[in-house]
Amino acid sequence: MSKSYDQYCPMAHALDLVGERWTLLIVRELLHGPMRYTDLSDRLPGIGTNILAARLKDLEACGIVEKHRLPPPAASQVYELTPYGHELKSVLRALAVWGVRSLGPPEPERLATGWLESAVAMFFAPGAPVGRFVFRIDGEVASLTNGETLAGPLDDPDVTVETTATGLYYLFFERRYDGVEIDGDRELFERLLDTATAPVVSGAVAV
Amino acid sequence: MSKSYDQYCPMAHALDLVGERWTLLIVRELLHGPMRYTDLSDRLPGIGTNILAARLKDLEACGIVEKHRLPPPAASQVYELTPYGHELKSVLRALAVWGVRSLGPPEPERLATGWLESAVAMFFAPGAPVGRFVFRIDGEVASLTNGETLAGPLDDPDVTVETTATGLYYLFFERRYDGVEIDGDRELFERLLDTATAPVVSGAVAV
DNA sequence: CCGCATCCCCAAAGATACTG
DNA sequence: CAGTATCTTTGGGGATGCGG
Repeated sequence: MSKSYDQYCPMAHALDLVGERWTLLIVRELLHGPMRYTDLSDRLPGIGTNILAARLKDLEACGIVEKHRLPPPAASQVYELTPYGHELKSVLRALAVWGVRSLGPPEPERLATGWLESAVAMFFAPGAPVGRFVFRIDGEVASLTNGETLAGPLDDPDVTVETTATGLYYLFFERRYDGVEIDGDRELFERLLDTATAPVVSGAVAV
Repeated sequence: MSKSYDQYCPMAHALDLVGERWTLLIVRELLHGPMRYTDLSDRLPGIGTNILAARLKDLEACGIVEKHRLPPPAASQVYELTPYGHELKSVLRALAVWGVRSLGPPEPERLATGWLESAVAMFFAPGAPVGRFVFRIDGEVASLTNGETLAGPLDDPDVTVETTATGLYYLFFERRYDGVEIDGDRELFERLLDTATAPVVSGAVAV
């Protein structure tokens, strides 16, 4: 654990817990679900094995992650977010919404597997209208229904969107439908896009 | 600038920009308004002068902060957030809301001056009901109206809350009014408390 | 193989002194 | 006041080793 900022401040305290290098990216991965040590190592290119071990130990010590060993058939152990750890999703979402605006168009070769599920969860899920959505982007598939994000497809979708990562980028930022194929209820999808690109409202809604 | 995570991912990119030690705390301070180098240094106990200079240079380079020299009478220069930098408020708010739950009751001697304004902006301002609120906590004063936070008092308040930092803590987390003095429209204040302690809704509102 | 612990090296942080 | 220069200390990156 690195040195504390030693301030009585919720932000400084939060950064004491998750502000070190790699920590929030580990949490980002674990938002996909429980994962083994080696899976994490594979999905975080560049992280040293010692760093990963140290971060997991810290995260466990402060109640963000739990280590479980799976029952006998599979003798491996997995890391899993606690409920408190899972709530870091709001932090990661805020970071994603802020960061995406200076990120520029995608370079497909730098996209990690599973990126689409994150993208849907971060940008489309919050405030999504009721409906069943399937995204097929550059070989990845993810779905959204009831504000829940799933890796993989979904039965009886209301809308299916198929395009490339680049197509999705320009759709999102400029509403350009070049190279984007929408199957099903296009108007419903437009409403989804409206909520996704609306300015973020943090906090509760005014009464 | 430290090493990039080198992933095409909005979160990783955001952390490339503001993920280094001290960076988000500098932004937190600048949310109070433009500030001189020495002010920042004073308000961030423990930061080295070289680190502060380096961070400010990085933040300037990536369009989060701008350096201005004030017009002749005052020959000093100030650092100021750009609009893009100001939007990091949503990230800091998410961190604050997450972090406060594991922070514990306040230790008054570790509170930095200006903390109350941040606290009001982060916890009370989002979604606040219409009204004029004044907070007087442990010698600090801050106000809230139209969702705008101000350092200092306000004319014609609807409600004035006076207590200690500890009193505010237990009021917030346990609705305990011990040692809390409410002047004015108490019911309005209760509504403010309701919105402040409601679970955070990130993203736009469901249609 | 999986899950780390150890070691080495370098880059970044911390502390302090000093300067335009 | 607003930093730069310098030195020491700490932490990260990468390779390797090793028990289960």
